[in-house]
Parts: sequence; C-alpha cells; structure tokens
Amino acid sequence: MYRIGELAGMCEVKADTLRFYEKHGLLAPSMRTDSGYRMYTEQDANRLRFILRAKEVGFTLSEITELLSIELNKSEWACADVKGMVDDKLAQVEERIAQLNVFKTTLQALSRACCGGPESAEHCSILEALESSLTEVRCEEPGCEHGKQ
Amino acid sequence: MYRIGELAGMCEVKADTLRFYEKHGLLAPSMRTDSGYRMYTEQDANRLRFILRAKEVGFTLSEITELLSIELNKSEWACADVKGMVDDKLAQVEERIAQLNVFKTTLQALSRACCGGPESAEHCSILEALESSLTEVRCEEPGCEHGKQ
DNA sequence: ATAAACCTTGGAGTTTAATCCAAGGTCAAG
DNA sequence: CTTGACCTTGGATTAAACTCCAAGGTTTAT
Repeated sequence: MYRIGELAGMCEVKADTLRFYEKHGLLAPSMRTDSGYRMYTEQDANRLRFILRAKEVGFTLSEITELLSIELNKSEWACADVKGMVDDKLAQVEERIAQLNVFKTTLQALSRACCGGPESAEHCSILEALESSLTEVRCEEPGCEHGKQ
Repeated sequence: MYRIGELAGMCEVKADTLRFYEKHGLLAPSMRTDSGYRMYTEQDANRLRFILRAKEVGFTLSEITELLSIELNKSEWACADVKGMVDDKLAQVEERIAQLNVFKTTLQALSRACCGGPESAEHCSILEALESSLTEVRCEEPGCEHGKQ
C-alpha cells in the first residue's frame, strides 16, 4: 500500500496529478486510512502505469477513461464491445501515425532541400518553400546549389 | 486588399483567428481604412499562408513566430539555423511515431487476445490485461480460449 | 433609408492536463 | 511536545490556440 506521495514518486508524477486523476474518474485509491489518507494498492499502481503508458503515446485522458470505464462494469459489456473499443483506438493510432508520417515526409524534404551551412539564409530553400508552397519542395540532389550567389 | 472576413474565407480560417494572430504578433494587416477596418495586402495574405503551412507541418505558433522572425531578417541568419529548426521538429515527429508504434503493438496484442464475441466481458482477456500488466498480454494463437468458463 | 451583412473593441469562455495555493489535520522522530 | 514532512480540501491559475460575446459603428444593396 502506498500513500499518495509514495505512488507519485514511484511513477514520477506529482501527487496533485493523482488527485486530478481521481477527480476525473481515472484512478481512485482502493482505500483511505481512518484519517482520510489515500492508500493505493499494487493494482491501483498498475492502473496508473497503464494510464501513463497510454498518455505517453498521445491518448487523451478521456480516451483513457473510455478504455478503462468498461472495467468497472465488466458484466454489462460483451467481449465484442471491448474488442471494438480497442480496435477503434487502434484505428485512431494508425491514423495518427499516418498523419505524422506525412509531416515527417514534408519535414524531410525541407531538410534535404537545405544545405544547412553557415551561409546567409537569404536564399534558403526551406524559407522559400514555406513562402511558396510546401508541395514544391524539390531539391533532393546531394550537391546543394543553394546559396550559389 | 482584403477585409478580414475575405482573407479569412480565402484561407479557411475564422476572422477571430486573424485577430488572434495579430494580437500575438504573427500577422498584422498592412493598413486600416479610415473607419478602422483591417485591410490585408497580398503580402499579408502570403504571410498568413506561410503561417498556415508551417502549422500544417506541426510547428507551434511560437515556433512559427521564430520562423517568421528569420523570414523577415533572412540575411542575419544562416541556413544552419533554419535547417536546425526543421531537424529538431523532425526528431520530435519521429519520436512520436516511435511511441505510437509501441502503443499500436500493444493494442494489436490486446485485440488478438480477445475473441470479440457476444459473451460477457466478465473474463475478457483485454480487461484482464489492463487490470494486471500490459506486458502479460500473450495469446496470439488463432484459436482463442477466452471465456471458456 | 433601412435592413442585412460586415466590421470594431475589450473581455470572457473553452479545452486539456495539470499545477499551485491556503488553511488546516496527521504522524514519526527526537 | 514540538518540529518537519506529509496529508486533506476546495478553489485559483497556467498554457495553447482559439472561439464567442456584447454593444456598437460601417457598408452595401434594395
């Protein structure tokens, strides 16, 4: 059993964050001492770890709430519901990855287009691309001609 | 010359957003009419497009402010500065993609572990995994044994 | 000349995810 | 038995990036 500060320290979050999660229904301590101190079990700690892992990867707290809320009411849900939720999240994650890959490609094109040297950015390909249109970034040859004059 | 609503409509943002950008030093109209209406020139419109394009690539407004300050003063900066910013952003995006891939793998494991049938989620492998530890999700065989009793 | 559509300002509200604060209660050590 | 570290609560504040509102002024079309 951990007090709030212990669990927080263990998981590298602040005690305030745990109170916040409690207020928002993500994680409540399994018990309280007579004097009202929150006491977290190992199971609570595991739940917190799941929350943190999900968060690390870009799930919002309300998405995490949704995912965890089934657990409180297991018997009212069918496996299909649970799996459906996971699959929805999976689709969202894949969508997000796809989106980020688009960003990545654009950024790579921008990066490749620029010599990155100490010369003035007067004719910098990156700035020129942002000035005109991102779709026009084309300068993939290794010998960068940029800054020639 | 465009009035605020025209420029907003043209670029598919709200007039409020343009006022917001002005307040935050990203984009001020080049002039005002006698009666105080904002009037944007084609150059202003280009600057807005620059902002929107940069946003598309995932730059925050404060990063864009920085980019714009380079833009306005190109000769005082080196290509290395500009490329450095893009490469930083690229690293951030790649890091995020890597994280999302970890979560994707976990979600795929959860999904595979569950039969997805109409039976009660009382003994659902997904929920069991969430309750204990995600690292324990191991049930990749096609014949799902889940819900057996 | 009047209604509709547009514009102005300052300021408040929204969302997400905390983070901080004040005033006070609890607990272990010396 | 008092100090210091910890805990309690409710409420205020933060940051980002808008978004909306009220009360009024301007333009334009009929």
